[in-house]
Amino acid sequence: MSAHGSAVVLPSRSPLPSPPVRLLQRTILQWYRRHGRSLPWRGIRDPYRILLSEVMLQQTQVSRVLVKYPLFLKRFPTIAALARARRADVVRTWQGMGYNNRAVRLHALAQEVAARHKGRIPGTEEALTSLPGIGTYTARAILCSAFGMPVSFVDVNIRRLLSRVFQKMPDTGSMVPEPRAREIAEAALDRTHAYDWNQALMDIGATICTARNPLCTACPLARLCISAGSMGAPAPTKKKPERSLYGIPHRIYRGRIIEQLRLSGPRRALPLASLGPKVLPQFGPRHTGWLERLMKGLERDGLVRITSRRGIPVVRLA
DNA sequence: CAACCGTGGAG
DNA sequence: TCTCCAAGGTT
Repeated sequence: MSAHGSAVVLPSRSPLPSPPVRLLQRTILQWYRRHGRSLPWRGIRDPYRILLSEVMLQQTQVSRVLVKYPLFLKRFPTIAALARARRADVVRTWQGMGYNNRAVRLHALAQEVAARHKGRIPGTEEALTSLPGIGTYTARAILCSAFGMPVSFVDVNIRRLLSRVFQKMPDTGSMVPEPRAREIAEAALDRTHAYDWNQALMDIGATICTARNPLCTACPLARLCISAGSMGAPAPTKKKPERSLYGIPHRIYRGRIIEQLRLSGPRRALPLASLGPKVLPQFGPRHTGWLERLMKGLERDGLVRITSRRGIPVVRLA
């Protein structure tokens, strides 16, 4: 490739005014050695523990995972133990993590690994992404962390950081398109220190190159970054209204239902009708259809089971 | 592919 | 109080 100090050659039509890659790599790895975070899933190779951390970290802050990760592992120490467990127990243990479908998929994943992979988490991107709850990002992160492969991957932290470093961003919120981010990540990857490199990018993205108020003054990349200090105000960010009832998104009600079922004892079924008021304060007869539909959705997702006791519908965690 | 899927801390 | 956002994945 190029000698020290030359510009990066990124696979794109027009070469970007990019910082020299080697210098960037050295700077980042140096910073990582001093300031990299020490996390329970760092410096280990156990594929189950790596996979669990990655799934937990999907759209979820590190601070929250730090609390649940050890508890979950204590309850389900191995992927075999997880596969054997009742789904309801997995969902209960997932309490506080959000996106409860992840718990369902994680449980299904464990059973699939037991059934189709002899209990071993597979080590190829294709096999991994074919597992429930594992997408491109998670698969590649696992390949890098658990199997020591020199692969690049892009999460929101890495995408934001690379966007700012390699592209002049009009505002703090904007980022390069996902496909472009993958190109840049692949071109910038330090293949001889892939693990540290990727972890470092995420650490800087999460603690310095943050979404709202990037701490450019404390950033080791300030001198190399195209956007350093010169990012406009936060974008206008107009979000589309979410499907909701009384201003509250449906998924929040779903969460409330699951929470109620968690609180009820193990194997305990609750009358469907009793859930209404617990989930919607002003619950009335005209909301029964709404509640019914909500419950059907949860049942489709494998989170709850709806049965009938003495003619009245009852619900429990699946 | 746009919409859906939780939860709670931070600003 | 209210909005934003977080190691994404699935349909």
